[in-house]
Amino acid sequence: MDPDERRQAILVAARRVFAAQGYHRTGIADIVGEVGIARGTFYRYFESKRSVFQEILEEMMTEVVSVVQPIDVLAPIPPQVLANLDRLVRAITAEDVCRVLFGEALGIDGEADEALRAFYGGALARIEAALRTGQALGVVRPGGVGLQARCLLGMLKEPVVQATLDRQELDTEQLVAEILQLLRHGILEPG
Amino acid sequence: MDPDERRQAILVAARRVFAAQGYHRTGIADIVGEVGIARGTFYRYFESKRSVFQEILEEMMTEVVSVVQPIDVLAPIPPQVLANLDRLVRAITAEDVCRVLFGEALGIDGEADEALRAFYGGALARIEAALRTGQALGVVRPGGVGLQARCLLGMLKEPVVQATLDRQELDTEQLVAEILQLLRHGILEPG
Amino acid sequence: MDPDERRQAILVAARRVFAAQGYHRTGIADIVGEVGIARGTFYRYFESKRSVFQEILEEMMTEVVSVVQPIDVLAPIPPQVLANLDRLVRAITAEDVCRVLFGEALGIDGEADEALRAFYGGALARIEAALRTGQALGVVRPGGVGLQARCLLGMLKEPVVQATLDRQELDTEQLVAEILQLLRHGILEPG
Amino acid sequence: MDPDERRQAILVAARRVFAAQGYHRTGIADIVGEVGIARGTFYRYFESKRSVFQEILEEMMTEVVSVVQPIDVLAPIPPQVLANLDRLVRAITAEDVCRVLFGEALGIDGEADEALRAFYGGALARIEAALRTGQALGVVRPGGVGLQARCLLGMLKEPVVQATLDRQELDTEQLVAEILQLLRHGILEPG
DNA sequence: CATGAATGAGCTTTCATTCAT
DNA sequence: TATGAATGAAAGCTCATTCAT
Repeated sequence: MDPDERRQAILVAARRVFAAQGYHRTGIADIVGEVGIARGTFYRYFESKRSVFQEILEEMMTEVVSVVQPIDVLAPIPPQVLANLDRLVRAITAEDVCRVLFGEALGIDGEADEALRAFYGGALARIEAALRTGQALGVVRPGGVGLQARCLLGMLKEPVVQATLDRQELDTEQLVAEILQLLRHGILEPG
Repeated sequence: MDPDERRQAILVAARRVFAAQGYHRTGIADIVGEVGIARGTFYRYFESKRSVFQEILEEMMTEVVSVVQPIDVLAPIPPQVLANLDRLVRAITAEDVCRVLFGEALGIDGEADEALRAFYGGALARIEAALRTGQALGVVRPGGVGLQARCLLGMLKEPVVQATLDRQELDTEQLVAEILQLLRHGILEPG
Repeated sequence: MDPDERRQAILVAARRVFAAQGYHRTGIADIVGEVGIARGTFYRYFESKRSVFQEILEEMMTEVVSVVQPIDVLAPIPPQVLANLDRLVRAITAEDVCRVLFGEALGIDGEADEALRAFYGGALARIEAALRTGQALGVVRPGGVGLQARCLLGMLKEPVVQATLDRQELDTEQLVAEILQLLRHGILEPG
Repeated sequence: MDPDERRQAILVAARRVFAAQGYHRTGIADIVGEVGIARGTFYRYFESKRSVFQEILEEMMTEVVSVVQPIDVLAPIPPQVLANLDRLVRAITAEDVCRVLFGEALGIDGEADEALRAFYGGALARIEAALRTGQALGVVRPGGVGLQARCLLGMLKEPVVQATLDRQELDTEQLVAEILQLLRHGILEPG
């Protein structure tokens, strides 16, 4: 079997078990059992349990980040934002992404925390930049973009996390609609 | 030393260590070292490592839940909501609460997961009820309260989580102000 | 409470629990719980768990040994032997004696083994002496008294041990009758 | 090293240590030290300390039971019985069998007790059956076979147990001869 | 390169004993 | 003297990692 394929197979299997059982409840035995290789073979492709996890983590981060397309300011903006939101929700709704990235990753160790920090840092920076651009264009209310971005991130993440926790299906379109509504008008009636 | 005090001391120490190192990287040795007692003493007060954690978890949940006061519909509502928001943010901003409740608790085992589910379930139910009341009173826009509640929860939680991750101070008042602003008007300018 | 009484109470309770649960499955907690005293009090009366057990062991040995009356060679011998046998069987049939002395004592440690060795040594020596006397009087067949004595001990002990193992009542008189029959005629028909 | 061999090696070593020190004073460390393997290796071959012991126990029971050959009623019976007795004594004279099976096994836990009960039950049932057959053939005196069997078992077991306790050699042939003598004529002179 | 048996540090938990009150 | 909370050595067991085949 081709080394790259095998490596990939391990990655896929590990991702599946990590998502299903969590990092700590997953043993190397579970992973190699899932791929159908021997324990030793695993260590020819990865340095440690920790390191496969790191790779999966980064893979997931990349997947999530990659769906966000830069806004073309010359084209109509709302549909672009909407499409980005939609892709983003779909990306993090993937069950394993949500469970691993949002549920398991934090607290493994300093390195994972750092990776997460970087991930969120990047994401927030992009949202903040977008908001600042929006403010410059007069389509976003003025205000501290830091908190705005974090709130926005929360609106996006939390419904997905909750759906995963409750093992319920999430209607992506409805969520995006709700978020947009919130962004446009808030929740409270004027007055 | 008074048994209740000692029990409390262990609880406090364990909470500190769990918050600092996470559940899995914390050994009984760390806890008893922190309190300054012998290993055996720990087991006079708690059945297991798992059970102290559960107790801390529930303690934290209670702390968080307890700060939310029921709304008196005969008194002016906005300041009451605002006060609740403010207390809530302060409660979850406590560093250990955030780290343990939002970071570590998920994935320990089925029981902890279940406790979390119940916690979030209760919180969401309360938010949903409040939203429904608001809708009946005409102060909240109509819409699916389920998603609204989850988004609201996210706006609240995420900035706190991010601040903890980045080890940055969070300006509670500013956050509450931002959330209110968001609830009232959204982020986007009309048109 | 009178110290001697208390000491006795502990001894009695310990004997009960040791018999019920065995040495290793019995904790100091069980003993003090049974007497209704505090853990520390136990250690004012006995040096260790081990030492109460030793004392109980020796108590039981003494009980068993004491029922055997020396044979008065001037009086008719058979009824004296029979009475001794009868008392002996009754003594070791006491449930706790059988369980502790024959079941638990062996293998605790060198000291207990030594005590048992001494006990059996004394018992066997007495049986051997009796057999030798019998041989001299022409009422016991000649032969190596060592093995004879051990076989005799076995005939006595084993039915009792088995009855205890099976939690069945043992008919003492019937056993004594059977042993006598065996001693007199064996089991096999002549020829 | 061949897995079966290694498993066997552990079994042998454990048997040695259990016989030498008893179940409770034996730690996994003693066993693995004796075999020259690491702690973890032990657990690749056995589930627990308890389970090796159980296996050894059953092994010993099988060893003992297996030496008894069914009597061929068409051939001369006495030599067959004698041969069985002889093999039986040799089997239980093995130092470790005697110490573990007769000394340590009782009182470990319910499962071991049950195994012992079954072992003795089976042995007694066979002896009783033999006695009944003997009675039918007129070579065994009539009487309750239950007690007869238990006494017989005791005659066999006790001399062996005592020899082990005293760390003395036992002359198997002499013991068998003595038992036969006892079975044939008893100990007492007629009259 | 693949294997999987072997490794051993490290974990949680128990319980006989001590000792301040 | 009685107490029972505190002690801590030691136990059984797990599992990520190594390495001879």
